[in-house]
Amino acid sequence: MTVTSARAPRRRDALSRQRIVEAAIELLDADGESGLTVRALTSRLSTGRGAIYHHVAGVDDLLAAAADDVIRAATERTADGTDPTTAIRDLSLAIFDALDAHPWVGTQLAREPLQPAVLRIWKSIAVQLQGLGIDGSARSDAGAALASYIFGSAAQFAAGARRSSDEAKRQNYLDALASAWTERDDDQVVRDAASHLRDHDDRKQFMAGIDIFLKGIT
Amino acid sequence: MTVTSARAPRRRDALSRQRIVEAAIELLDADGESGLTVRALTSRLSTGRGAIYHHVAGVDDLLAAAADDVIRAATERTADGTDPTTAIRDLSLAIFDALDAHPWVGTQLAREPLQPAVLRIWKSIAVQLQGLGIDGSARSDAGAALASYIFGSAAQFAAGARRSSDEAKRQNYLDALASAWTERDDDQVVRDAASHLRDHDDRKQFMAGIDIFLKGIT
DNA sequence: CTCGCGTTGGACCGATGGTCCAATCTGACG
DNA sequence: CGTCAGATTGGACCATCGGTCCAACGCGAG
Repeated sequence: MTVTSARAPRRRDALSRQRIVEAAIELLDADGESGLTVRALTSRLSTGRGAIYHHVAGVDDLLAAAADDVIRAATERTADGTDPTTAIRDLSLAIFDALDAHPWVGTQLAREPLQPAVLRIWKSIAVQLQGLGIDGSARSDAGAALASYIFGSAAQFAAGARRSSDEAKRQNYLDALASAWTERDDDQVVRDAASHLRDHDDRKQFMAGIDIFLKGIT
Repeated sequence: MTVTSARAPRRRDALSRQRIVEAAIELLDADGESGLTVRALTSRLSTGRGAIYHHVAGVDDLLAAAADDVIRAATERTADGTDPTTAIRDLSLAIFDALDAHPWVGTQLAREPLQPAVLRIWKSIAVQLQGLGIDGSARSDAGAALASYIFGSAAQFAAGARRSSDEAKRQNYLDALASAWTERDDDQVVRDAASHLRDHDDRKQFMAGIDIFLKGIT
């Protein structure tokens, strides 16, 4: 038997799925994936756990919804009217920047193909490929390839961005990565790759990949 | 105060990092990522938690080591002597098959660029690109692109393979995915993609992507 | 005014990863 | 052959997590 004395008064500003998703994004941006816990949410929204589960299926659902929010914002920015190739490059850049600002999205995208954020990216790409006159299974192959490339890059860059709040830390991270690699395998090829790692630019490299792809489908 | 009565006798067959990694792979293959818990390991190896932490830094370390084990086996199979293009295709296929057999590796690869398995893949690609006469930053761009594509595909296909122990389940999954997509966004482009989803072949699609990249590189 | 039902708060449960330390064994050395 | 220090092992312990459950609450329809 539990004696509940003086229960806290009911909140006046109604909870909603959207409010919860926004709070989740703030938590994720602040502390990364591990920062999103139902407990942290209850504290930030000053409510109880039941209230949250009433609006949201669980943590996985919430992560997917948060990622979708970010990706929606990124893909909506794309201007139409431009030619498909530039549109694809713009779209890719917009996604890259969104992932750079919210590193946890990268990891999340690579985890579950059923989620809305993935569909959103898929569709934006497919529309442009259609504009390029690519159809049938060629379109689905090209779309899948481009999407996979974006997801893979996302996950890799995310790990870097997570650690690079400022430029000095970023350099430290790249140096550590480079020496970890050469230390583990001191091959000429590895040393070569490591040396390029030190002064490489994620954004440029990402776009170089997009261009390779675009060249491959035309 | 703890009264320890009749402690279990010490094991005769020594524990080792390798033995633990092997047990971890078995657990992962059987129950997926969530199946790998320190407790499950202690039970399977009939030991205590301390013994495991003595050989292994933690669950993350173990996951990375397990993935490296699988990737090592896959990349070692690659025959040399063939021309770089076929070598890249062979290598990609070997990795794909390994991921198909151990779906959890796909998710793991997309999570952390410092891990040995990633370096291994990177290096195998870089060696072949060198053979193609690609050097300098072009090589690092191409290598990064190809590796990212592989990681992204890995994660996406992994989610499918996880659910497709047999062909019927696999079809169910694809159907569910297709209708989830069209239900959420009934656009012509989406319907089109969904229809190709139903009878698509992961392996073929993956190789189609590799070929697009190869074409873009040369 | 009242009363049903959509909300809400929080106690509770089982499980996890990691730490810690005492008990145990092994092999080197006297 | 004895002994003892260091490597190895077992498991109690802790904080924390996701998810379930239910009693209390109050808004709005009647």
